[in-house]
Amino acid sequence: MDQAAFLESYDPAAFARPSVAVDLILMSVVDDAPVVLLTRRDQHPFQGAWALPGGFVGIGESLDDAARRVLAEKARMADAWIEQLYTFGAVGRDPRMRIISVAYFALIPATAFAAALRAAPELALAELAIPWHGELGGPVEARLAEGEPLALAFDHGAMLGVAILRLRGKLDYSGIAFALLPERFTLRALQQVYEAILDTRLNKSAFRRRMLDRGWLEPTGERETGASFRPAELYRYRPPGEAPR
Amino acid sequence: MDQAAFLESYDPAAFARPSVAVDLILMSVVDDAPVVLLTRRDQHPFQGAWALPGGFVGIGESLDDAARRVLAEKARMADAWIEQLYTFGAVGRDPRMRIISVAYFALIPATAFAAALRAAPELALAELAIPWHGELGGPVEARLAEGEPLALAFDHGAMLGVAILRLRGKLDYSGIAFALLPERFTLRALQQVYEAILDTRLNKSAFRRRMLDRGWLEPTGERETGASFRPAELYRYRPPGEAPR
DNA sequence: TGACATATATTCAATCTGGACATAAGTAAA
DNA sequence: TTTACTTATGTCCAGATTGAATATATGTCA
Repeated sequence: MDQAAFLESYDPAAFARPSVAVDLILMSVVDDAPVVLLTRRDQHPFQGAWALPGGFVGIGESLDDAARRVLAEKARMADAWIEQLYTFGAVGRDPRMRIISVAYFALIPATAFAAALRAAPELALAELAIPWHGELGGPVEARLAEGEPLALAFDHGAMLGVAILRLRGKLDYSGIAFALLPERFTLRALQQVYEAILDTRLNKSAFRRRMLDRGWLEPTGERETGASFRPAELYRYRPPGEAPR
Repeated sequence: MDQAAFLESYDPAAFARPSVAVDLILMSVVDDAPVVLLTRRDQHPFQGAWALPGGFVGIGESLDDAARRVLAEKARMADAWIEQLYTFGAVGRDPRMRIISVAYFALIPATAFAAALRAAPELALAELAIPWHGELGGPVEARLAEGEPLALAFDHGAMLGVAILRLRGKLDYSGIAFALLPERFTLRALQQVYEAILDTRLNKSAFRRRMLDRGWLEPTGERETGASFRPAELYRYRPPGEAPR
């Protein structure tokens, strides 16, 4: 029997199957720092530790649908920029049983993030501390308001690391930064998102030049209010393909 | 019962679970074109169509281990640059049952690729035709030696698209190109790999300058043989962190 | 020995980037 | 009302990077 025939006759129902879950990295940038929403576990394993919100994937539900369902159930949010990150499948990652988890991130503007935090009291905001630079990679720590690092359940620290890596990698050539900003924003706010995610300071005039030359930004003609200094122009994101007005 | 408590009491064993598989994109660059290895299906569904080699993930086997096992079983190869790509989980992607598939790619130098092709007669070499430019994305076609596009089984055309996208995205800032070259290679060979993957012509002097300035290449002092023109220096890849001799 | 093809080095102009500077336009304090 | 302060916005320039042309080097082959 050759391999193709073997594969055909192989009945996966006869073998034990892993469970499949999705875990959601609900991420935003608040006060110049990347933040995520976590829940505290009140049962073993990892009792008392902090975990990403997640859920099992239904047998008739796609992975993307499962991620959106968790977003709606856990963060009470109808929509967000959602993107599949990576699938974690080490054998012992959950001590109870074999669970393969597909990590997604959901990028949320700071205003919507605060609303989710009010609507879902079991969620806590944690600031991320990234102990490496650039695209080196590795696990990431989370802390509540400048306190000690939180204990993270399962491999969720590694999931956060992959999320930061992906974010840094895609930041400059995709529209990902705009998913973290309100519909209208200043160039300063955009630069602050870049600096929070990359954890570096950027040259101001080179940044504006590059952003404006790129052609993704449409000036609205309006200006910010409330600042005690010269108010800046508000811009809107126009994705690459869309025609100018 | 709050959500955390619900999650704890939820018994996934009581619910139907999907099967989990890995599919392998065995990729190389041969004669200035990206190529993959495919198998012809002799059973329904997609009888007669071409599929990526794959296999189910064992209950006690990590995803990476499953990918390496498929590499050994299907391509008879002990090692290769292996990287997880994306997880495909649409409900109807396999008409027989719910199968979630984790796609991996394995990058293989052209010489080892030819050896795998000889050792595994059920595999066929297919050239990729990418009907989009840059990082636009979308499905990709495969063809045998300049013929008509092959019918691809399941969502394997989309998997190939994701592989090309990832390859293009990581090409210039990671050492991924060197996984497609033998241990010693000329700058011309390196540029040909770049041009095949990106599907563009690159400026020759700018390319050499950039590659040499990067500091990843170590001249071996040897030169290529067999060319009917001035032989070029052979270089070796020295990954970023490693000290110079 | 000379034609040929590519390697390698050098040079120059165009473009991009980092950074300094000047002026503009708000609020808040004097 | 005036002045101090802070950030926005536009201009300019020097240094770095990139694209492209050119000259010379070095192998094979007719």
